[in-house]
Amino acid sequence: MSSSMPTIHDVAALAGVSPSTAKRAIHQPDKLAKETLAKVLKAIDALGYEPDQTASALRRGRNLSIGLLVGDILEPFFTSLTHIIGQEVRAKGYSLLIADNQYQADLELQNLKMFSGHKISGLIIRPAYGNLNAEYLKRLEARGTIIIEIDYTHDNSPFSHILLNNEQAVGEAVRYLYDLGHERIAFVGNHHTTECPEERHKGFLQTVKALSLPYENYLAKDMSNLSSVVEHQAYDATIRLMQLSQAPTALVSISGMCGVGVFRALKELKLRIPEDVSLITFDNYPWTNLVSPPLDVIEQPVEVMAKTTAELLLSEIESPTKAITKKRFPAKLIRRGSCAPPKKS
Amino acid sequence: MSSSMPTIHDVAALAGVSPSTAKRAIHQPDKLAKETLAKVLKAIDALGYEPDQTASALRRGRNLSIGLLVGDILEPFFTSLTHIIGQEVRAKGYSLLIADNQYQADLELQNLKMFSGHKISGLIIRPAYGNLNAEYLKRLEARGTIIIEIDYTHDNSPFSHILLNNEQAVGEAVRYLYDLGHERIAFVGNHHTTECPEERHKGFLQTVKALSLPYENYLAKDMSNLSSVVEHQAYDATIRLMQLSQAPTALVSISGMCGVGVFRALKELKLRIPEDVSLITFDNYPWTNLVSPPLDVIEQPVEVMAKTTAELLLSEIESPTKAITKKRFPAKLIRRGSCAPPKKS
DNA sequence: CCTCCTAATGAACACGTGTCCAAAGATTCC
DNA sequence: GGAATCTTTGGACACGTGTTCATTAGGAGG
Repeated sequence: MSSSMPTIHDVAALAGVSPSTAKRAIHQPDKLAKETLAKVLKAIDALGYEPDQTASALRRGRNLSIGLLVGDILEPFFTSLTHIIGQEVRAKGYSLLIADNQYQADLELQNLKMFSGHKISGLIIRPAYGNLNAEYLKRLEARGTIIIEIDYTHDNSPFSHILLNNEQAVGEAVRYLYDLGHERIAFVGNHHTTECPEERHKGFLQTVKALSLPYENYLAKDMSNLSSVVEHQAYDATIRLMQLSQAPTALVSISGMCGVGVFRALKELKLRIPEDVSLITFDNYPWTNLVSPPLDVIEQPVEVMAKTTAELLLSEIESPTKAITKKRFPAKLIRRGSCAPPKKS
Repeated sequence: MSSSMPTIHDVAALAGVSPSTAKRAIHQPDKLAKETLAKVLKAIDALGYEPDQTASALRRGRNLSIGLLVGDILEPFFTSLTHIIGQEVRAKGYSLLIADNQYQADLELQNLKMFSGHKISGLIIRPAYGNLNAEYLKRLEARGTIIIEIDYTHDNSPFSHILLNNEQAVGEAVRYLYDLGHERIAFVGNHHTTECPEERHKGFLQTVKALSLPYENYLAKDMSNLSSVVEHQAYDATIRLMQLSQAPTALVSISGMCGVGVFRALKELKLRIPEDVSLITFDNYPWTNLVSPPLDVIEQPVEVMAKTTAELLLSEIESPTKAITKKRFPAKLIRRGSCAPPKKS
């Protein structure tokens, strides 16, 4: 029932040339006599011939596709990344394999094995917490796969990465609130001290300590890193924080998804922003500008980061230098009115 | 520099058996003597052997991957779809190739060719407007690729599809507004009468005509189907509609992305919802519940639709029946307070 | 002991491409 | 005019797997 696709042999037969010559029409057209080239191209068009990527990949030793392993496709930051990276790599003839690791090493390993089996040319990965797959990734790289980390990295990672300047971003946000007069500033996001250091968390601690602000009670310690429930966790954490006798006067939300939960909680508690509590959140998502009041956000330069990542990957694939590139992009603090001086009590 | 991966030959050598026997440990373990099986499995584990999907795909004639071609990855509806479908197919050992067609046939064809070159086992596609790639899709199907359409279909399409009951959904929304007393109800979304019939548009026209409501001036005729700008177009269209001398008293927004533009426009015009104008939009996205007032929405059962699609695809891949399955899912109208009787003028 | 069947293993081939080498014809150079 | 070089084309092989066929050993039945 299932008919088969024309191969280069069919093209060659129709054009009256040898398979080798027909292949050259695709890979080295300038090596052919112009009338021969024309004949072959005509045959290709007539048959609707498309090169078989599975055979090509086998012979070449790698697939013309790149793997994108994000934390969570549902997080708009990663969605934008996927969108832009997809455009860039497709423009160069590569396909995009996608999966998410939910920030967990075991899921990550499963997907890495899948990608590896397909012999992807390059891998863009948001590493899971913990560093359990380091060896596997090194084997992958030793085999020739180009690897770039995004959004997160482990200490002493041997791979290139494109990251936000997370500590600067959080530090700036905290100082902004401090300058407005806040002293009880809470951090809503994954809390990891030892097993999985989070830069945003580190940046927060550094800054509050430098400013001699209290912080121990204002960390959302009850949050894990399971992305699918992070919005609910942020909601719960916010409810708890705001019911403290010495409740925080300002909240820093550590991701776009967290922000949704925080805002929902504040709304439910009927706390006014910024009169009762100030709020600033990561990621300039459209909704942050639609609610009342519009939210102050820490914007990541997603487009630039995505394009830089794709370009770096593709250039390294096509002419490997084996150089390690580590880049940091600055965040931009956008003020819209959700932060104000704390009310005098 | 680039070391190579162990093959089944390496496994066989280490285990002291022939390659054929080693392969059987993977495909037909019960055909092996139990001590032989143990030896091979041990060797597989020791070498970290993974089957080469590129060779497997070539020999088998198809790749263990499925292509997902959505309209626009940035539209949360498709993002959710991608998330769920990805989980389902990966659980069965398939990888997910992803791309979007921006609702345009030429981009669609490019991506279809890419997918086709990779010899995907199945294709889930949100078809572009126009029906220009019908032949190509038929060829793909004739070659053995299972095809399922989602979210949209052309008349007389020969493929299975999983769709929303669009006409019912829009009709219900319009009647809901009508029952509240609205007579000037506007439709904000792609407007296509002849070249690309849109069911939501058709549903709107049917209902307003049945109710003898005016509609000619209340169609956002200036909107095209380029997804990347749809939010701005919806914004512009809303501004224009609301400045009519006989402005609409209620707006129906046809997609989640449109909804953002519509809401932004109303906010900018300082029109109160629902006092000055009622609003209902497609897709129950989180932000619709965060703004003031929370928006009435037409919710699509994304999870169920995605799971159904994936299951149908996988079952058809593994045991083809060549049967055509066409399913419609009902939308759910969620009332939150953004629709109210029109003010008396 | 011989035959027949099953269980267990091995060998050979094809999938379609990319790459390397060979061959033949045309052209240049001294 | 002959040798050397370039241009153009063809042939052979390998990539690692899945499949099909062949081979050997062992057990059951008479």
